[in-house]
Amino acid sequence: MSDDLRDLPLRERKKLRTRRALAETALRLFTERGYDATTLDDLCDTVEVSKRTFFRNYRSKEDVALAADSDLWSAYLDYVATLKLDGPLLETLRVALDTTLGAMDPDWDRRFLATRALSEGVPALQAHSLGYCQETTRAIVETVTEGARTDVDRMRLQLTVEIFVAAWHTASLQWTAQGSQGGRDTLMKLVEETFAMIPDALTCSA
Amino acid sequence: MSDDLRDLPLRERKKLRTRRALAETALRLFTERGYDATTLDDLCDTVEVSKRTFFRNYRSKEDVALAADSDLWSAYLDYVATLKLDGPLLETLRVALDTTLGAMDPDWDRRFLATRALSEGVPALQAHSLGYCQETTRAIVETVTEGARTDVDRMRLQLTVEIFVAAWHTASLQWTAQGSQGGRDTLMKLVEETFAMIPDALTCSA
DNA sequence: CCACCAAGTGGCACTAGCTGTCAAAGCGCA
DNA sequence: TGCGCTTTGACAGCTAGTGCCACTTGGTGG
Repeated sequence: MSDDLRDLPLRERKKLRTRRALAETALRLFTERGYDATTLDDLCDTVEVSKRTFFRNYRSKEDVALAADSDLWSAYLDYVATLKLDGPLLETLRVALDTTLGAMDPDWDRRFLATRALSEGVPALQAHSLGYCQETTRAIVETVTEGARTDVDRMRLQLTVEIFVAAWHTASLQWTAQGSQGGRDTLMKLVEETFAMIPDALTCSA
Repeated sequence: MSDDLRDLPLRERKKLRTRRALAETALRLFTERGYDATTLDDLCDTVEVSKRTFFRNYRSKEDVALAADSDLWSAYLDYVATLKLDGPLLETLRVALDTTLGAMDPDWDRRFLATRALSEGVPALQAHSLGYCQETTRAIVETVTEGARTDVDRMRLQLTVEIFVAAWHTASLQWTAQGSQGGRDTLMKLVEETFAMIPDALTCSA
């Protein structure tokens, strides 16, 4: 995750620097001027690269705005792929999320926070962000259901992963609603609390 | 929902006919030729309206493809708004979904089925569809949480609604994976089964 | 040190989704 | 029939995103 190191070929270093400059500047411009009001031409002018180069680094305008999201989920997926996955699944997934959150780059907090605030107000970003989750969900289900024999098994596993995502959504939404105070530690605490709240949520009344 | 009637002013009738022709033709063209391969110009040529008129009826290309989704959720939201919501929330939401599904237009099955199949293969549609769900979620939470006093209450309600959505996703995905055989009845049965499966999903192992 | 190869970049032209504007056409009503 | 309001079409314009090709630059072997 934090491969900041300079023991890469010069070319790769340069490319990585461009990638980061794009994500960083995009987040700044989008926050300052608004997402829709900022064109990719603006961004490319600021970073001093061609639009063509932008699209070699990110698939879309939404993509660069949600780079922090993408970082989290790809790290999570990598980590989950290394696990045994033999105990209670929901608990395993929760612990894995905790571990991944704890292992993210120190700078990741700030980027993720800004990203959440942004996508809160831009429907296109929200939808795209949900798309990431969905993709991750699908990937997790795929790695997990290899041993599942029946459709019922597959459905239950799918449902478990979906509930995991539901808890994550709730926690991160609450975090954003609180102004993201306390940073990552608060987020991790909220995640834990939310998972603990699940049994209650099944039976609670309005 | 099924306001097919001809006791509307002539103008409204014409407009409604255009709306339906657009949605219907879009679904057909997208299915036959592929979503990306079909341009809005193609669609507008076929329906014989200007592109400007298209955008007066639908907000985007994704919008017209997901008209059936939109129909379901707006009907659901309308119905939920009429309820008391004093019993166990998750169960209430489930029953409301059952009622709404049962009350949809007879033709809705076919359109929804085609829509699901489409969005299965087009990431942009999937993301947009998730966006609808999210919007609906937000609306439900808003109507429900008016009486909630504490943040914990709000979080629990949010979580309940998110779990509702999780179950719906699982059920409809399974329905699509089965080729949507049996139509709406099968879908409704799957929804019921999925909700019954929730307690199991919390503790199951991989 | 130079020459060569491949990776990466920039510039250009082009498609397609989407919006603002305004004049023309069509419906509703007296 | 004629007036007013709503809806439509045509056009111009903006921005996201892609294909193409020439050019630069880092890596590598002679």
